[in-house]
Amino acid sequence: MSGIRAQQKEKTRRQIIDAALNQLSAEQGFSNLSLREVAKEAGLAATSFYRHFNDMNELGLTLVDEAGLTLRQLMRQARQRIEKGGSVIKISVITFMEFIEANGNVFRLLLRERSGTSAEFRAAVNREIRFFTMELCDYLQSASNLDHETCYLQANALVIIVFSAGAEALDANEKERQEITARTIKQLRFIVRGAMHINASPTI
Amino acid sequence: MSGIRAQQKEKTRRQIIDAALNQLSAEQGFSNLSLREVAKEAGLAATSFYRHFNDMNELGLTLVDEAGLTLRQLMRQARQRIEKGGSVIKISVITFMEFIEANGNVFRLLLRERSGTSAEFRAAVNREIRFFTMELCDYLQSASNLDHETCYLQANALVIIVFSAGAEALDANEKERQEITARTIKQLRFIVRGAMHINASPTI
DNA sequence: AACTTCAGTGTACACTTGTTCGCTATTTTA
DNA sequence: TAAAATAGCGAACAAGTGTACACTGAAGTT
Repeated sequence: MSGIRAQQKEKTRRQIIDAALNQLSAEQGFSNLSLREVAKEAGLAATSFYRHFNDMNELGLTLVDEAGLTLRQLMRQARQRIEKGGSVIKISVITFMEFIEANGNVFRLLLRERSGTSAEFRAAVNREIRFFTMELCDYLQSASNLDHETCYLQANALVIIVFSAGAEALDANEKERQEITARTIKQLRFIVRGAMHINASPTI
Repeated sequence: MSGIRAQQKEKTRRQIIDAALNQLSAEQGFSNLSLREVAKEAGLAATSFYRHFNDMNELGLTLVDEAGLTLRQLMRQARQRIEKGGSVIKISVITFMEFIEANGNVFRLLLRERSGTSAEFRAAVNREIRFFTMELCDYLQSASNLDHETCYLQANALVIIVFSAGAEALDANEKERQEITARTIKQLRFIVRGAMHINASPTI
């Protein structure tokens, strides 16, 4: 039942996905991707594409899913490092920056499609980011004695700042990247400290 | 010397710009804009476009400039309101949200091209956002006794959070928009409070 | 062994894209 | 008033797009 046929199909499906990811770059976003070009790089005739995806749209959503998966791997890796001790914020940011460096195109995809022209894509990306935020929220709630809402707002703000730093890091060289990292760590500390002191003098 | 000819040329140039802005939407970004379509909406033959812009690229950069201009108007408006008294953060966020509602397409342009496929566009958008941040930084520095770096990091973080909220608001209805506004105000307060307390216990 | 399923192929079609090239009509300049 | 400059036009072109269709050969089924 393994099916030599199903096996082969899965394989070329991956080839399509990989070809697409490979053609994403700083200069080329998903919307500029051409079915023909992707098929060609996957070693397929253009028309064979349809045996695997109904649509470029469908491929795109698959890519977003892949990206979300990679994002969750990132979180796991960060958690492992954190357990070994050290500044949580620092470790998290550094891990994230490593992710950007290794998976630039994947991150670019998320970043772009979050504000892209397809409502479906936007929703898909936001879903992935929400997962990311929720996990962080849970962590914050277990590590502090703040209420849920405060933790969520905090987690949300932290994620936004880190993603934005990641976006900037995409265009940066090694030295600039280190500056961004240092800057971001400080900014995250603002948020963490601010969330702790939130009960004092509410009228700013 | 006024030149009936130069006058007319300026007029149709504006028509092109307006047509382009008008064709931007949630579903259509600048990169999907077609020279022919823009020219048609401006009431021109496709080829006449070249009398005003060398390129779609050139038009795009002009649009980004326009957007930056609108952004600066927004700041002025917010400052005026703040002078009349009230919570600075609250007024700023509300003003920004009104801007989003009135200039959705302009904001979308900035948002998208910030992570778009053209390095030139990305740079142009980041320049506009940097202006925005610097102005806020100056304000913070004059209104507090924090050092320059802290003020800049704070301003930068505030802008990122507000822009991100704006992005979310683009897809939201009235009720959701109010929730986003309330949430954002709280998050900005985290940052402001955190920047004030930054000297205490640096190892988080 | 005969029959069915289906991943992959190549051709073809209808469209849209940006851009070039002469041309006209009108304003500007000399 | 004659000459030069130029905004706008329509036709045409080459290139690229997604997709429909009929076909082939190998894998799966009975």
